[in-house]
Formats: sequence, structure tokens, C-alpha cells
Amino acid sequence: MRKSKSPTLIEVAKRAGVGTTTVSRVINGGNLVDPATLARVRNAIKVLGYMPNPAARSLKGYHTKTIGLIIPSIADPFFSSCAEAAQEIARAHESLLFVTTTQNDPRLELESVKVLVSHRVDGLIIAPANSENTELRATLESAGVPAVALDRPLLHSSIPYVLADNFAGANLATQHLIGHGYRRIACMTGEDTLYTIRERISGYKQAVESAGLPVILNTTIRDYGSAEATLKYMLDRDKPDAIFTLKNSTTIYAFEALNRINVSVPQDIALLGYDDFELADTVRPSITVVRQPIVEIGRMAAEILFRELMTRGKMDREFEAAVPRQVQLGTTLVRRNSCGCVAPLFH
Amino acid sequence: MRKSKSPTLIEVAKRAGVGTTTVSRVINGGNLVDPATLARVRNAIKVLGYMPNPAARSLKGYHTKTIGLIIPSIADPFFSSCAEAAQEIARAHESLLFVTTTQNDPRLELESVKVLVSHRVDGLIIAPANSENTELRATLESAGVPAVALDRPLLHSSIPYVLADNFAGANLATQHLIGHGYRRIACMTGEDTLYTIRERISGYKQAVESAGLPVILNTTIRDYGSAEATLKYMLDRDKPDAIFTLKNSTTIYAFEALNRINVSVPQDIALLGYDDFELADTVRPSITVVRQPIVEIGRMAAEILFRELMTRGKMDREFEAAVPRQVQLGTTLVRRNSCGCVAPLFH
DNA sequence: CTGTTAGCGCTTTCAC
DNA sequence: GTGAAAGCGCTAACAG
Repeated sequence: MRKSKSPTLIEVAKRAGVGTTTVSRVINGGNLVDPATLARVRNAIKVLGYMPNPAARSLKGYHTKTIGLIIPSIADPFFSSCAEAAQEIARAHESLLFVTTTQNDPRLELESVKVLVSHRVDGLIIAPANSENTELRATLESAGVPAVALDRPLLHSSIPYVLADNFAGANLATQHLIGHGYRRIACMTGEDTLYTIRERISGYKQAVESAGLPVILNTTIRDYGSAEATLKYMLDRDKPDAIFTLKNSTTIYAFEALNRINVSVPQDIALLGYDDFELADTVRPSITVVRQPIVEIGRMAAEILFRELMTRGKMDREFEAAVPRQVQLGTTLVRRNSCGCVAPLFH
Repeated sequence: MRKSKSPTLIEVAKRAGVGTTTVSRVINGGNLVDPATLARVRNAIKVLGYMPNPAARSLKGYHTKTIGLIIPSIADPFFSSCAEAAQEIARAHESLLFVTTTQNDPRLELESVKVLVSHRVDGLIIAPANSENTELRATLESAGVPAVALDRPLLHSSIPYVLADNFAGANLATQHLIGHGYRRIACMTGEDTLYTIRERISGYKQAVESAGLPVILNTTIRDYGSAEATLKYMLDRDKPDAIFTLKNSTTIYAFEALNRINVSVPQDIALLGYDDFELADTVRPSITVVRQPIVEIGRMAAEILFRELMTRGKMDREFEAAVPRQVQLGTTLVRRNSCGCVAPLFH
């Protein structure tokens, strides 16, 4: 038990009375090996409880069977679901998943990339804090590690990405509100430096503007307090008849604040949020939201990465075109009560 | 860009005109090295963009600077928060975190342990699907990898654990309900094979029994449907005046079902749930819950692991007693409206 | 089919 | 202070 050095390939070879090559072949699929020898070696492996040392393998220039996932936070439901999906795919490819978080801080992000690269991960899945980050792009490219961007693209690079169509999602949602007859649709959010939020803002703007309606936008929501303050201010000055919140937490803050200041939804003001959440259907009124294909995003990002990994070197990019590289997934408008729609009786 | 081999220590040595020993010393803290040489080497490292190859290092018998986290699911808010906390601690110790999921399936769990061990992780944090799992215990012990159990202990083993006091949490919550004057307190949950759930059930039972009240227990809640059916059945037969739900999803299902079948909370029936969630405070009525110190659990588990890692070998278990090994953290009863308490006006 | 052997990049005695 | 050299466990020619 103490410092129990695990057995090495050489010991297995001795035990089985064969050379190291043979053992190596056995643990790598067992081709080109005499069935009898194969059985003998396999037995020795079992008896000794031998497990190949990945460090030695990767030293020989092999893959490490590990990939890295770099996300803002694991505690965020969106990214944890992505992570879960990615982990599933990784497992299917017998790979392990390193998870690191960035808090959307470019410094931590770059640092994560470097650490992961230095650990020789086979590939990287990353949700860039800043889609324009030149340094990140450069680091990734010079490292030569296959990478795919998640939720947010890494612009001006050849890195594949998988994301939701934020513009369309927000655009359609706004149009839905317009269809309800609302004329003064306010948009609230925080973190407007993020690619996704920006896209959603554009989608909102495009919709209201092309309908000849005013743009009422506030991007300063950080917490419950700022949400309530902003709401009061807006109610007073802009007199919105509908509110479109661009992110989960903002939706919740707004809902809570509306409740607190006795504004009834949707009678006084309609509410529509970006991103679904479990209780959106349970609270009263239930909240209409734009739902993103979260699991799909995580799954596809991982799949693209592994497909990339498998074609690397193999057919020297000949069939590269066969692998989708820029994926933009659609969103769904889940109609519930808060926008003024009558909800179905059951789910 | 193609197969851009990263620079090696030898190249750094040549570039700096020194031997490999010196470079090695520099990247390991730079002690015993002449300041001038040190600067020269550091410069060469910077120029070349050199990063030590962890594979080569770990081949020399060193640690791998990686730890593994084995949890039922990353998408579960409880475990994702633990994971986030653990990842933070890992980062502080310059280690990377492998995350794998088990779905509470002992087979997947064992497999995860094996894979992680074969990857030579320095340590393991694990939430055992089954606290009695002999095979898991044996594997962990024979592998000789330091491990710490999270949220659920691994019984009959010397493996440290960090968990919440589920018995006390449920016990106090039930007593709170009793204090409100409820006499027929029903307890609902699913997954009653889990250690945590069992403890909570015991806590509930102990409280009602010692108050001379009936045990009304249903452990078959799997989804909204079963929650609603069970509720109707109970309402009809057991006529409970309060409901204590032992896990997050059950709480939500019960709340939703109660709503749907027009039972008002807390007037007709009180509701109290185990585990807090963001909207528990926002829904009407707001839901009284037992809150667990989630982040603390993840953080402490990781800290214990690293402390273990650091003392290993060093002082040959002399001061081992200084490291806490069995940690049971307290829970908090968050009083809101659903139990009959009057909620404070603001948070 | 199978054994021998030369490293992969790094740490670490052991000399100088 | 610093360098030379011996491996750590494994794979991949290259012979047989």
C-alpha cells in the first residue's frame, strides 16, 4: 500500500516471457500477435494489475486522451449542462475532461489555455470571454491544439464554433411581443460585453426599429438592486408595456422586482426572458422564454472536436469539408403566461 | 503551425549556454543558481516560450498535478457548485481537475475511478453512489490514491469525508413544522437508496415519532407525474397538514402539483423543502427550505485532499492528526412563507 | 510473429 | 554553482 509502484510494461513482459514490443502491441489492440502469446500476455497483465502509464505514452508524442473545457463558470446552469454533455462525448471517446473556469476574465482564460496546452491536452473546447481576443486566438493557433468555440465564436480565426442563433432568438421574441400589440418594449440585461448578449441586443433592436418602435435599452443590471432601481426608473420615464430580459438572472430579478413593486404581469407589463429555467413554468404567471438547445451545443462542440482529432493527420485535411465547422443552432420560443399568451393547461 | 513541437528543456539549456541541471533548477524555483545565470535562463525560457512537459515530469515519479472529481452529474446544481469550488482550490494548488460523472451508477463510478487512477491523478474527490460499496472501497484503497468523499461518506473505510448533517437538518426542519402546530407531516422523496436521503428520512422519522406523530412517508417520487399522483393519494387518505420534501426536484414537483390541484400553501397545507434554490424566495408563497453549505462542502473536500497530498511522505504521517478528516457541516433553516412563517419584508 | 534498442523530456545523483 | 549522464515507462523502427 505504501508507495505501491504500479507494475510496468517490462514487468509484464518478463512475467509473460515475451519482449516489450509484444506487450506494447497487446495493450494497443493486440494485432499482429499470436493468439497464444496474446492470451499469455493478457493474463500477465491481469495478474499484475498492470495499467499503461499515460505519461510515458504521451512522452512518445502520443495523444493524452484528455481534452480541456474552458468555461466562465461550472456553477452556471447553462455551462454545467454543456459540460455534462461534453463529458459524455469525451467518455465515449475514452477521453478525460479537464474543466477550468474563467469568470469571463481574459487573463484567467489565457492562463487556462496555457496550462491545458502545457498539459498536452488533445483538444480544447472554449467559451471565449471576448470573441475579439487577439491574444487568445494567437495562443490557440500557435499552440496548434485543435479547439472549438462554444456558445461564443472566436472571430477572425479558423476555429470551429457551435452556438445558438442569438440574434434570431431575440429578434423573434421581440416580434412576438410586437405581435401581442406592445408598443414600448424595454430590453434589460447585464454583461453587454459578451458576444451573446450583443447579438441579442441587435436582434431586439432590429425588431423594434423595423416596426417603428422606440429602443428602450438598459444594460446595467448586475443584481436584484439594480434591476429594481432600473425598473422603477423605466416605469416612471419610459412607460414600457413589455420587458424583454436578455439573460436568466436578469429575468429572475425583473420578475421578482415586478412582483415586489406590485406591477402585475402580464396585465400591467408583459415579461419575456432569454433562456429557459426549470421554474419558469411553475411561477405565477409562468414566464415565456427563448429556449436554447443547451445540451446540443455542448454535445456538438465535443463531437466536432473529436471528429477533428480523428481526421488530424489521417487524410491530411482531404475530407475536412465533411466536418461541419460553423454551427449555429436554432432557439425555441416557449409561450407561457407572462407575455400575454394563454398557456396550455398542461405541459 | 504544423506539428509545432514545443521547445524542450535541452533547447533552453543550449540557448542559455548552460546545462540541463541548471535549467531544471530554474524552472523548479531557481534555488542554488547564480543570479546572473538565473536571469539568462529565464530569458531563454521566455524567448523560446518554453513550458515544462508534465508528462516527462510525472514519468520521473512525480505527481501529475491533476486530481479527479467523480460526481453523479455536472448538471445538478448541488454538484456543479461543489465542482466549481473544488476547481478553485485545485487552481490555487496549480492542479488541473478532471471531472467525470456517474449518474449514481456504481459501474460507471468504478470505471471512473479506474480510468482516473490509470491516468495517475494525484488524488480523488468522490461522491459515492453507494456508501456501502465494498468494491469501490477496495479499489480506492488498493490503488493507494488519496481520496476524500463528498456529500456522502464511504463507510468502513479510512477515507476522509465532508458532508452536511442531513439527519440534523431534516430533524430540525421537521421540528419546525411540529412547532407550527402541524400534526400530520408527510415526507416525500425519491432516490431513497442514497445515503443523504436515508439520513434525512431518519431525521424526519425521529422527529415525528418522538412527538408522537404518525410517519407518513412516500419515497417513490420520480417526476412531476408521480408527485401529483402521490399527493392526490395522500391528500385523500392521509390528510397531511404539512409536507416535507427531501430533495430539490421533489420540492419543485410538489409545489407545482399543489398549485395545479388548487391546494393553497400554507393555508391548506404547509410545505418545507430540503435544499435551497434561487427561486425559492421568489415564487408565491416563497418556500421555506433547509439550506446546505454547498460551496463549503466542495471547498473543504478539496482542501482536505490537498493537505493530505502535501503531508504525504513529508513527515511520514506524524502530524496527520492535524488534518481534519471527518467533517460534517451544519445546515440552516431558511424561514420563508410556505411553512406558515411570515417572511421578512426584504431579503 | 517477435525481440532489441534508441530515445521522448525531465529530474537527479555524482563529480567537478 | 554547474554539468554529464542515467534512467522514468513506453513506442517504433529495425532486425531476425
